Amino acid sequence: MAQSDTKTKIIKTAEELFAIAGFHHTSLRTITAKAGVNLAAVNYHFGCKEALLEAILDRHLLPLNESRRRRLQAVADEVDGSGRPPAVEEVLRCFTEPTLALLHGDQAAGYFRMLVGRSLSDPDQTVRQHFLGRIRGVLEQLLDLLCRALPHCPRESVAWRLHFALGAMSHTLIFQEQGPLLGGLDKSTPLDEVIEMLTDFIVKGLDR
Amino acid sequence: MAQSDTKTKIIKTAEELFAIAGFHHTSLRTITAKAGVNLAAVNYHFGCKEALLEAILDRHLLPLNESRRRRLQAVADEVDGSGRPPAVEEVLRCFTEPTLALLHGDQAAGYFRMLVGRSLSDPDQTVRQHFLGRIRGVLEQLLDLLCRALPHCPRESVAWRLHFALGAMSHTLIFQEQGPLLGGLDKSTPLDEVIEMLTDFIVKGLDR
DNA sequence: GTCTATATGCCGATAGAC
DNA sequence: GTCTATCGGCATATAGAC
Repeated sequence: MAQSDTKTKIIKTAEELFAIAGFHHTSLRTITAKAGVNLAAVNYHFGCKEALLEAILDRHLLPLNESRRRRLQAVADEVDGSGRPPAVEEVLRCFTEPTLALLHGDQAAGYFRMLVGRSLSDPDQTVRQHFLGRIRGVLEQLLDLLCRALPHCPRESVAWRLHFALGAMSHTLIFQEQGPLLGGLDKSTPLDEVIEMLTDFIVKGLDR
Repeated sequence: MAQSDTKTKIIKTAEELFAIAGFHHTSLRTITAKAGVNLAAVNYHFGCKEALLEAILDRHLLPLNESRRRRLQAVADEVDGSGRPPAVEEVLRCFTEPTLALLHGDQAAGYFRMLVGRSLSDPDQTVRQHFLGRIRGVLEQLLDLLCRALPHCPRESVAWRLHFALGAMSHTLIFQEQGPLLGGLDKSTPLDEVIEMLTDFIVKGLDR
């Protein structure tokens, strides 16, 4: 199919460029040139630049969030049954591990992970909204379950800690495929190990 | 002085707009219109848009980093004298508390703090470089001292934890004067309290 | 020093031939 | 479905009058 081929090439190329340089800093001309398709093809297949971003976000974020939602629900059900609060780490992994699964599923998923980190802190509100609108539900679900893991801790405090944790995650995703900030950092550390260290860091911060 | 007045108005206005909407998403036309000065004044006083950003960064970052550097050095000297490793929290506060002092010194400093957070994760590499080039030295100094506070922990691990911590800080600064991500978050929480919670979160993550 | 007017270029989006 | 050509807009930067 010639249509799907062009459409896919545009999506994959845009995913990479948006992730590296950001949405506004990447022009349709750059995307189509690199993808080897015609400039007008973007508007033909997607309507406008913003709709292209939405298509990219949907492609991975919908299944990712569905997976997160299922795992969070499973833990919630378990808690309802046993009456015992879950461990913070168990709850957190419901959210983070599906991202890791994404790593092994698709070769180019690294760019998407960068894009996720970027979207969360994008200077443009519109870009943030497109992303947040697709993830807010899961975040609330995560917060609810974290509160049950920390029953002695006021919801307000848990929310702030989760806020800090999201910052650490976002930052890590952004700089994973890119130059590190600090001299001592080994860029070649496998993502699995980085996420283990990150999880450890966050669990310690969330707990107690 | 008519010159300084115009120059200052441009800097203050640009600081606010860059912080809220990002460097590339803010045009010189928007800045000069809001500042009530002529469009050409920017190029007259600063040369180009990028030099304006550098002037803004320098204005607060130079004294801020000097203050951080002095405090870090004081702790390092103390450790050299006593031979006892410093506490992680003590080291961290050398870095964060000068930012807090900045809060009380200047009315419009809130925008600068947002800009700091934004600069660290800006999609454009040039913007990041301008910022990182001004802070890299202090970060290395901070990392060195953290390693002395965690003598049993390999430098590589400390560096990663500091990396995560910077993400949490950056994220917090960005969203402080802006809508929060989570429903449960109270936007009106005073910055002092937020920073205390953030410090607590980070110290727990860095420690052990 | 400050203004108006403009040079020059890239952007997203579209019209219309094939 | 894919192309070329182009529109209209906004960007940075500057030239030159006052």
